[in-house]
Amino acid sequence: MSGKAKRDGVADIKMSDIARHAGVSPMTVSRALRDPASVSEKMRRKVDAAVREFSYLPNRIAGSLSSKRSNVVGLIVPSIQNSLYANMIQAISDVLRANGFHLMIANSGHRLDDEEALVSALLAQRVCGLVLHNTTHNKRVRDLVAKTGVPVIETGNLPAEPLDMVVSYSNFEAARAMTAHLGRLGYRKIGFVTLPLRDNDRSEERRRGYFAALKELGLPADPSLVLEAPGGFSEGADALVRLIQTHPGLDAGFFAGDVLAVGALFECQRRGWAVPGRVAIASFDDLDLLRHAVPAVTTLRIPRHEIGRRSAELLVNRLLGAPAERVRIDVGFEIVQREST
Amino acid sequence: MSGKAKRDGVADIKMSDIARHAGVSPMTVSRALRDPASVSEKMRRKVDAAVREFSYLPNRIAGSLSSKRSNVVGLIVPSIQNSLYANMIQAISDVLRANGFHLMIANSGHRLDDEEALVSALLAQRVCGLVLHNTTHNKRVRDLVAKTGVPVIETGNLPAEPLDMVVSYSNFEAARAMTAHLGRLGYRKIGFVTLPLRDNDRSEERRRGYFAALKELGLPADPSLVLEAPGGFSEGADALVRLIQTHPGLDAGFFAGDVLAVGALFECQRRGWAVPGRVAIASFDDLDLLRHAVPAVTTLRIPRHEIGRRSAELLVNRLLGAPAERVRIDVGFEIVQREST
DNA sequence: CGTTCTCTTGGTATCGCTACCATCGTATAA
DNA sequence: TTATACGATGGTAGCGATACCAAGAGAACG
Repeated sequence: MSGKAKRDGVADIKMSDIARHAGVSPMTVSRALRDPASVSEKMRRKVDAAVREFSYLPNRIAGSLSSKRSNVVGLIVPSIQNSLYANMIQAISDVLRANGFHLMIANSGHRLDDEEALVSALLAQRVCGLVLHNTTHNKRVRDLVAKTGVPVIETGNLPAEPLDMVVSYSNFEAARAMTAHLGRLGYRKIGFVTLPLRDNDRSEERRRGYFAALKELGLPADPSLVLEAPGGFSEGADALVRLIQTHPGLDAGFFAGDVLAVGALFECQRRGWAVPGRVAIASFDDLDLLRHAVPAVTTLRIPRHEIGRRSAELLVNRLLGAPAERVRIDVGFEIVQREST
Repeated sequence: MSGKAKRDGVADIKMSDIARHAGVSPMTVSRALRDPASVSEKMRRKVDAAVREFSYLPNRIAGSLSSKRSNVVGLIVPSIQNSLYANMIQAISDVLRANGFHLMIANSGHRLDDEEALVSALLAQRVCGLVLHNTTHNKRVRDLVAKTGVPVIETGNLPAEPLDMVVSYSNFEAARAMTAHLGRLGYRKIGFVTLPLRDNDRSEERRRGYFAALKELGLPADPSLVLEAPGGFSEGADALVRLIQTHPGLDAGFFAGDVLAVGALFECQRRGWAVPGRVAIASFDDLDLLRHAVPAVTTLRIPRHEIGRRSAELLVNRLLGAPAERVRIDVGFEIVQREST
């Protein structure tokens, strides 16, 4: 653990030095810095002058220890390398920063044990709040969260038993709605391509939604119409080709994740399959790319940015004194019908 | 600043409690946790038992204050919402984590003053190292870095006067190489679309590279062939259309940034312009998307992941005791010739 | 058998800041 | 004018760990 990350004393000025040079007490410096209104104009000037003279940077580590208060929020996402999360992270980061908080980011790689290790590590750093893009957790994670009482936001799905606060949409409802939408448009043989289901309640929910819609549409639930694929362009392309080989009558493909749909679309362009003439393509998540592709791709708009913003806002409110109550925000979703279906 | 992020004493166990329950001294607990080999088997067992019994999480804030050592690295990127940075962040995060460090991320939005505020804030948090995706800085940033002596990695460009360590490629050389490549392929009227030049040495360098190559090719340097556009699909599309309107003879477009090329490619698909028949398209940065688009897009492969990895490795080595020497790593780039040119 | 050395263990003094309470001066009320 | 209150300042004691040094227990040595 940890290295010899020594920040040696080069010009290591502390508050008492500033106090001495300003001719005031350390407490006055502390106050002048944290709550300027609480000291007199005269004192403030003296302190400010000394602070500037030495470019003094208060040591927040010491501050946090002393006040038992931290201004760092921990965030765990399954993968940083994904523009969906990036949208959310940006929003979180912006809100936190506007309120004087910082963000510590880690990625779990979709592994629950890694999530546990990261939660422990972040709690050891005494983060003042956590955002988890995941709603199924280890027992130890649940225990730690309960025991420490850190405010937590869960995101990415609407769990039955949240740890604390939740901001998300329903993967089940979203997938069901899109499948139903395809049915309404007249498609009858709808393939479903999902991200890996293992340890991923979100994928699982989406698949359930797909089947639920088929049932409502009175269409047969054929498991061979469902393919599991890691995210990626090639994987989407492969999946579509395989589906069409096994089901020549396939008239639509619903790609529930990560650029799979675009991969499939490109494959159609390469093979000269008309979209939606030969096969319709629908996607999940409103990547910019989908709107600009030719043809533009029908998709589900998930308000990722809003999820991030509201998560951070809830957290900040709680940290600023709002009562600790379980909050469950469903930000919903929206079907965006475009040219590909 | 900072909120009432009080982590109240709920089950707040400290090292001395563990020590008491284990029947050893606090120092022994500390040692057993940080360097198990330094205590006897018997002690280690007692400590481990007590630690597990109470699910004790050492307080790293206190540890950092006491040891004057931190295990958090700060990272400032222009924007989190960009898969290029995401690749790098992922790599940094992985390397750091493998070595017991954590990552604090902030985004400057390409504003130097924001960068300054963030550097100050991160240094106040006493990060043990900094990674800046930017090579032009405020005076205050330069002063702070010099004064505190934090190890710093700069990335995104190869500056003439680095703050400390640099891991990057040359934007100038990359843009020049691609322009020369287009010339070699026989294109004679090459448009250049760049990201905003303001406060962005990277864009500036790329433009210089473009002009340098034109000169070498013996082609006229026509400023009206250069367009500035914020990143984005539509912006790329617009830029191409404008270029072709003003220069009907345009035979190639070099899009030096962020999905601009793909936007242009889609526009060609919409308008039925053959690529590269009517106009060739070249891009900067090897997004996955470019490889899978139809036609696949010629581009510059910048090893973003490697940049992140090596940055983090350099930082970790330094933190683990490597001598503080200026390092300048040019990771290079590669031209990837595909169907679009 | 005493001495020296090594290996473990423990005590104590910080680390740099903030909470809390005491103090002092002055404004307000009586 | 004296009593009361309030706002501004300062002193002191931690926050929870680690650094550093001292001390005790064996092992190895002559």
